[in-house]
Amino acid sequence: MQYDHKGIEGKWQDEWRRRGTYRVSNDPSKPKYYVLDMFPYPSGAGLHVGHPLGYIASDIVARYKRLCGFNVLHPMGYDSFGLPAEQYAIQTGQHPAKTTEENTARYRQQLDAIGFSFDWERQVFTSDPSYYKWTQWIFLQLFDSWYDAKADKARPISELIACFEKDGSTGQDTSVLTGDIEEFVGGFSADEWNGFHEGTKQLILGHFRLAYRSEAWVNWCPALGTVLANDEVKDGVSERGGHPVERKRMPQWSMRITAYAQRLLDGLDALDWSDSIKEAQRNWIGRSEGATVRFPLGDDFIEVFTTRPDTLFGVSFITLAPEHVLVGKFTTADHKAEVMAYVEKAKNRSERERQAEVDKVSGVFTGSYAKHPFTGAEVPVWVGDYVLAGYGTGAVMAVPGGDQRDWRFAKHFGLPIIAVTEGADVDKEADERKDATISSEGFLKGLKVPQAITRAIQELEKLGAGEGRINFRLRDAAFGRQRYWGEPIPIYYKDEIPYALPESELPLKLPEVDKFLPTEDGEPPLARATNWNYQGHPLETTTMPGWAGSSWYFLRYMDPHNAERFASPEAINYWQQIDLYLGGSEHATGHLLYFRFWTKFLHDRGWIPFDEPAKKLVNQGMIQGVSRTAYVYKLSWAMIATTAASYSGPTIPLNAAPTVLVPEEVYLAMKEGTLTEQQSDRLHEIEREATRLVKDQLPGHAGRLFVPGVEGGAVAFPMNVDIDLVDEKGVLDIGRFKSWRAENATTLTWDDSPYVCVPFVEKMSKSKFNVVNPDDIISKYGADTLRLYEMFLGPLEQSKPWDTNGIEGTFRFLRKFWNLFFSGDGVASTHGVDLPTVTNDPPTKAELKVLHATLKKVSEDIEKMSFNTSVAQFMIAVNELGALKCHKRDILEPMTIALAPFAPHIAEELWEKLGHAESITTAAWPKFDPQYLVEDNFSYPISFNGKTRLQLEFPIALGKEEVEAAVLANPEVQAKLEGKAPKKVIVVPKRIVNIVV
RNA sequence: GCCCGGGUGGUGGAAUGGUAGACACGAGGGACUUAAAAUCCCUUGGUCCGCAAGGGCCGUGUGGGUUCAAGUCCCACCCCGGGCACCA
Repeated sequence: MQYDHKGIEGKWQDEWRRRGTYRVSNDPSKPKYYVLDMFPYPSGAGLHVGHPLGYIASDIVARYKRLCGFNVLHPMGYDSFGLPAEQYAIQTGQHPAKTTEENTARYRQQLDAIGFSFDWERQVFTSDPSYYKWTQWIFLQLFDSWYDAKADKARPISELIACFEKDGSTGQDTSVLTGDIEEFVGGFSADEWNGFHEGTKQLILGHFRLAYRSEAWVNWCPALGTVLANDEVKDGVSERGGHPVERKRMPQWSMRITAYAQRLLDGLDALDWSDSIKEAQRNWIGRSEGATVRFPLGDDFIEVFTTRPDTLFGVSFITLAPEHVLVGKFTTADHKAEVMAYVEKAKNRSERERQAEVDKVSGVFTGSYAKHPFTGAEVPVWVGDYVLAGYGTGAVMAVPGGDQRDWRFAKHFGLPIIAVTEGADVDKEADERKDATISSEGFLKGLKVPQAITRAIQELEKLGAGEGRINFRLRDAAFGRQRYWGEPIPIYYKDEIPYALPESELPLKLPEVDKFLPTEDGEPPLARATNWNYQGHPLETTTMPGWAGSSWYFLRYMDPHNAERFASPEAINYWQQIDLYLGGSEHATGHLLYFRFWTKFLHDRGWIPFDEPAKKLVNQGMIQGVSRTAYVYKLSWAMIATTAASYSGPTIPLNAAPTVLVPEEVYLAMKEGTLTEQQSDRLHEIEREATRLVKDQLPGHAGRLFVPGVEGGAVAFPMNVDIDLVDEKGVLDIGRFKSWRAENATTLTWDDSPYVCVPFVEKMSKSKFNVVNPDDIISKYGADTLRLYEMFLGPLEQSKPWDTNGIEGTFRFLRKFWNLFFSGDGVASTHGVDLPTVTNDPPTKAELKVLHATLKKVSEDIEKMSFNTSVAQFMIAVNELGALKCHKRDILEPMTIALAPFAPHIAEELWEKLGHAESITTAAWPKFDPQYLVEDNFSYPISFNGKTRLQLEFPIALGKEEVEAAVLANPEVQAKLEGKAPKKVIVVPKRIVNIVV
């Protein structure tokens, strides 16, 4: 009987669905295990072979844990709000809900074909009102909360109001400086508070709420009509769509994640996450200790943050960010025009741009001088775009002697450079050493840096000119989006003051609009909706960002259909944290930080009993594509006579110009200008040939032709060719290449030999024509083979290129495994089932050893998530059992269970054929028994000075001395020693013998 | 510049400080077959000596070091990938 993957896989996928094999109940009688994959965004392109990598790994763990007796939650759903669907909607007029539904249907089909054990009854969509009702509800909880720095947790805003009513306020706690330049809220008494207008009260409360509206610097993208988060902007353009982005200050809903900065940092220590992710989060949070220093200027002052208050005596100027609120005030009349022009230019450049141009120093003097708090010296105030508005106070005290950026600025503008440390050569560069001794004049002179820092802070505090301060790089998260396809924010405005929509009004459903574009006057798309108001009060028109729905979805899976609560306390108490979370490392600082933030918040408010969402996190590596390059020469033979600019003769479009495929060495020679005479001759020959061809197509033209877009002196250029047009060896199918794209319709080759496209590894992407579709693999080899092969490719965490050629190995393995049950010699059948080969004979010692070695290795490897080595072990086992001609039930049955997590379909089929009525998923994981692995003898490698020379077998029971004696007595060893006495003999039992001579 | 990974055959990769290259692909040879497919067997890091059996030397990015023994540990450096960044 042949292994028929198609029949088996189709049968079991249907059967599992019919039986509800993967349905999970919240069963408190069993220990739980929660395995979660990161939420996929259902893109229109469907899955490629890289996507399921993590899902296969998590599915193996889920199935393994289930066999080990755990109640396993392994759900899947979709992060189905998002910009691509909206952009597609704008282009085509189709409702994003429709395309999203189509895309998720396609994803589902592809996922089902791989045979995952997801409980689809728990599937969630972030765009489903029954889901986003609770996203909105959480938003309202955030709006209704403030962060109590003393208790170090979020509390209901009503408790803050009670404090104000009773004791008033002394203003904001300033011991921690967050990334945003927040407006200072002064203190007030209880009487004053009670006398405030409603509007004033709400305004003040807004400074404390965890979800709040304020003026904030945002990345405004005019083309999308929306604001983007920092991590959604790449290289000054929107990550999705590639539109330009500019910095703009506008009213914006924000999340006070900065309140959690320290806890987000501290929490990392206890998490079993990869070091690189933890490190990325630490860098993102960016805690630094230092001091704020106030430099008086007239009746005001400039506050700076510095990590090096020890260098205060080296301050020779102050630089403000162009966006700094005080720039206008401190600029003197005679400098106004120049400063304003500079500010205008600088602040409209993206942050990325400003940071990228390290060499270009720019800045302008304001005309003002601040007073040095220690020396009283006049310190000039400059504006420079190397200072960022969003970090610290948006102003720096410049110490060119101790900071390279300040040094460069000082050099450029001829400002004084004061040496601050002993041994510094400030003519060459700043001295940034943190173990130096301070040398600048003043009371810090002679102190080491750390002592000087402490002393400087003491002096600042004594003078009231500053204080020790902790600064975080982390900024509050922009939460509003000027777009349609997201959760509406449940806020309405009464007299311009935001109020929470009552819970009973949730979900606030996304309204229908005529167009998915911003309105003519720049309002978000929701402003197009009719009756977009609550009891006559206008509703908020921005929507939530992508990360809102994905910040709490792991909780919804626990109780996905609950209409009364986001999830019941029983379900939450049972499932608790995610035991294993799998996903790509690109989410290191976006999703994973917000996800932790919301979890901590929900914990603070008593909704959930834990404050970290995922105990263990594993990042799967990327599966890269292997692209194929052809070197294409588009003829511009006009170049011979003329240049592009001066040519005025007939032209043909680039698309119509013949394509010449040149071999790599010719391409390189063209590029280097090292064409041999032969190659040159051949090139001219082809050019003549191509000219003839084109002239036939364009009758009436005489002489040379010019192809616009191809400059004179053109060389060939590399071009990605669809990997479908190329065979395993890289040979291009010229016929199909010609019909692949119109511009290649006329293609000439260098010679008659097959044209080989050079392979190279890069990201797998539709645009690079290197996508391998899992559906194709499955139809040829089956899902079980695909699953095994993806795991076999290499360590899960590492990136590796996909090479379909290697898949034969895992396919052969499955066939060999199958053939252990069906070798076809017609041996007695068991249980009357169609299993001609399987016998009930008692297994031999050798067979038991193979089985238990495999069980041991595979169990350990799954725990370590080392799946490539477990697949290798299965292959070894099958090869050995094949050699032993083992067809025994007592061996094959446990082997089948062990294989089931990796290749569930074939395992299920064989399990059934072995006579079991229940699914193999209900079996018990076979425990390995060390007694079968005990060896009597060990073959010792005998090495001389560490180099292995021969093998000698001794009983394991033999002691060190006995082994040594036996080794030295051996004639071969004696021969090697040539009569000399060894200096030393090292015997490591069951390992090695090393003879030092 | 900083932080995190990683450099091992033609390829993907394996290796608690203890026989480097498991397993698989590819390649070469053979068996079966009219043939092909499928399957099975053998060889396969480099190099040198030998008719052969067999043996020598080199070999895990580079250079040092620790050790009886180093892919693995330490120091310095080079290269590749990813992340962060005029972060005060």
